[in-house]
Amino acid sequence: MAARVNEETAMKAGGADKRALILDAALDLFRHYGYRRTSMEDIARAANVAKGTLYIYFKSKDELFEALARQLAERVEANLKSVAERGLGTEAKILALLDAKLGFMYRWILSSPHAAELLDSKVELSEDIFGPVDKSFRSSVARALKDGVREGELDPKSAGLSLESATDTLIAAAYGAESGAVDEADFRDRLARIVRLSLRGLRKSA
Amino acid sequence: MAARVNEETAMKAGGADKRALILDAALDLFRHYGYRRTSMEDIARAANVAKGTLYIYFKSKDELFEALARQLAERVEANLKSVAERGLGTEAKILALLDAKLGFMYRWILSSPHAAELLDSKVELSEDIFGPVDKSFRSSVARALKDGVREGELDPKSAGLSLESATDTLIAAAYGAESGAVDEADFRDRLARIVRLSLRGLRKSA
Amino acid sequence: MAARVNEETAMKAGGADKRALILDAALDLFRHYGYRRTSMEDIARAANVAKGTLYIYFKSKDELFEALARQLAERVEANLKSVAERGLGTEAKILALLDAKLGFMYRWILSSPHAAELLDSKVELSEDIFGPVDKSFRSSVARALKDGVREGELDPKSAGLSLESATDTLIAAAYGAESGAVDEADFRDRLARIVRLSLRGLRKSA
Amino acid sequence: MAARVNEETAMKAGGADKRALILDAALDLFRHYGYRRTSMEDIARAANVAKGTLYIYFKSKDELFEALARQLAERVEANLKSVAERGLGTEAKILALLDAKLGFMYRWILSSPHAAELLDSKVELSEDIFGPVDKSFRSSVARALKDGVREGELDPKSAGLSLESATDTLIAAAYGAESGAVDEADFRDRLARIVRLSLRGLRKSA
DNA sequence: CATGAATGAGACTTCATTCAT
DNA sequence: TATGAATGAAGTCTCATTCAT
Repeated sequence: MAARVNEETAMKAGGADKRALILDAALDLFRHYGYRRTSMEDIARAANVAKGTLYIYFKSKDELFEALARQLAERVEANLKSVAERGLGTEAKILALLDAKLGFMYRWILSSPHAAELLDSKVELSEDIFGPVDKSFRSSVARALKDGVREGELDPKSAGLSLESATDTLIAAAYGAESGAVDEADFRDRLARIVRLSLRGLRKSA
Repeated sequence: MAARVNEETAMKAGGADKRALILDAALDLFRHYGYRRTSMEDIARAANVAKGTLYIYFKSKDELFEALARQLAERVEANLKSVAERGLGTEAKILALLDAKLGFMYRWILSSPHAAELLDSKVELSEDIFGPVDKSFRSSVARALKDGVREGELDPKSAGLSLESATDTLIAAAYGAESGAVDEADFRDRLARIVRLSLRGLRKSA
Repeated sequence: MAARVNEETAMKAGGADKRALILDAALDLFRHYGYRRTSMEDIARAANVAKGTLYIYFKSKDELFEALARQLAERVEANLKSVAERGLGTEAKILALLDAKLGFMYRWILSSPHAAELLDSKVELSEDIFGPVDKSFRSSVARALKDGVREGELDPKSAGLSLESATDTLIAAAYGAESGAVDEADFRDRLARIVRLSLRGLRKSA
Repeated sequence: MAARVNEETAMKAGGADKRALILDAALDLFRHYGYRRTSMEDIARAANVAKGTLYIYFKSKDELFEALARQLAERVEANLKSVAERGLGTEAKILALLDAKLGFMYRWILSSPHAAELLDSKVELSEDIFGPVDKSFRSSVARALKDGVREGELDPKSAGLSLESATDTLIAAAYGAESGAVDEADFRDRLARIVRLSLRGLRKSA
């Protein structure tokens, strides 16, 4: 009976958005085993569908991956917008922006033992998909820094950096938070410390 | 007879360190095409040996890669030692240490379009090989920071960080220099700016 | 209700002879792309029906092809009958008979770049379906030759052939008209020349 | 013992010209089952090699087929040359030329139940490979007819045909010999009769 | 040691056919 | 009847690894 209900639930879910089911299964496997070591057969099995079914929803393995990347990019974009809308102080806003992008990616991809390969798999592809997100991300951070300067809190010049340069340096440093993080909490700690240190470096000198 | 001499010459030139020849060819190909897209056939051709010969020097493709990693680790280790021996000021020494590790890796691996995959290929493996190097690298940086504190130049406490924590944060931030670097010069610029900014953040507050 | 009416209209228009629609679409695709390169999906799309619908009218792809062949055979049979009924001279009648069979097939199949594969697809099948047609075709040609002999126009004996043998030889030679024809006009020219030459060869020697 | 010898023989043969072994096996299978119904696995099994071995000698299934076609074309070309060198009378020479091309192809390909598909498989390809052969074949036949005219034996004009046209018609008619032939002897009979009839049609009228 | 032909598991993809709706 | 999502067998091709010479 319960089984019957479950079956029906599965059926309803499977019929409607089997696509999402496949993407979930694929992300999971890609994260655990990497792109190339995950076969379409594996994905099909994990998603409880036949191999051929994958090709109804995605033209090829590459396109499946692309769809995954696109999904990720969309969520990051949404996160960034939501952060921008909240009224936050300079450091808090910058931290939130960095977390909106890096933290999200960390949770989805980077925490995987095969993150590197995933990101590497299709560099050109990633450029297309993540390029726009990166652009809007960078301009959000730049705006936040500018606000900090306007409010007299920050002064890149005294550190010998232009606003542009300061933005890039801050973002670059933040990327480092992923380097040796063991879990998400660790990642957040690292990110927070890097931001604190960097912003401290950007403060007006006495 | 003449043939015999030629053979011996060949042996001395290529036979003795054919291993090195193979490693060179492999690194080159891995950097250009990635681990999985480089076949043993490719490596053999590039090293001017037969496919079977590769298996005389390396038990498998994975072991060949491991040997490459080990070679890299040894050179980084040597670099670090040489930096420690030079008498440098705090910021200069820290920058030199970071460059000794990150810069060297950048030149060898990260500048490749397939860096990610290379590093990913064998994470566990990397742990074994790069773990010791990382440890000595970290302690070198920590010592340099400690020196800076002793000389009154730096004060992690005023940034709310312990010496340990400051070391980790600095290193993490430095890793970010690789994130979007387009070439080695760009990488060095990024690294220098990150270090400057971070050390500025670690200065004694007025 | 209105929907109901529409449905019925659709049924009258497409439902009644959806079978014919499918056959038309299939022949078109087979001619252009060949049997194996035409998928059931392609046929369904071209016929504006769902894939499953094909299997309501035809048990399998092979049976669909068989139905096509049967249709073709019926039309050839009809053509032959109509030629026999017309009162034509020997050469004209023979040419008309050959055109009724070969010309018709040329227009339908052989002019396709994938004729060979189509004819090959089911040789055994073709035997069943085209066997009777071939038989009646051959006897029509034989009768025409016989008439020519009776009228003193032809004399297979002087060419060293029996009537039977002459019939077979003539038909075989005519088949050659298809060999390198580039279009229907070319085919007809070839056929006419072959017939003229062959009948000339069957004339009474002086 | 005998087995042992056979094995060694096989080994010697296999090492030297496994390529030929594969081609033989492939031709055999293609003739019996057609191009598309013959899998690379089938060919490998028939040639007693592993699947991968096929790809050492041929880049793809298509290239394997192309090699087969090329081999065939070469042999036909050689046959034509050998016929031209023999001093034969008009009819005998023409028959020999037609047999050198059509007969040879018949033995190799056309006698197969899947001849049509084989020839169809790669029409463009065949054009490249058989085009030159066809050209030299046609010019040989044309020359033979011309000789017949010079010797006063033939007179295409009286049949309303130019030499060119007569050549094409003769060749086309000859192609028809393949149409319903059941075996090689039958094919030769048909060809002989078609040639006799056609040449009779080209004779000088009294 | 060196060679390179041979192997065969395994990857991606297609498509005729089925079946619940 | 009609639909079209789902199936899964089968096909082509790659490549790390072995082994007889």
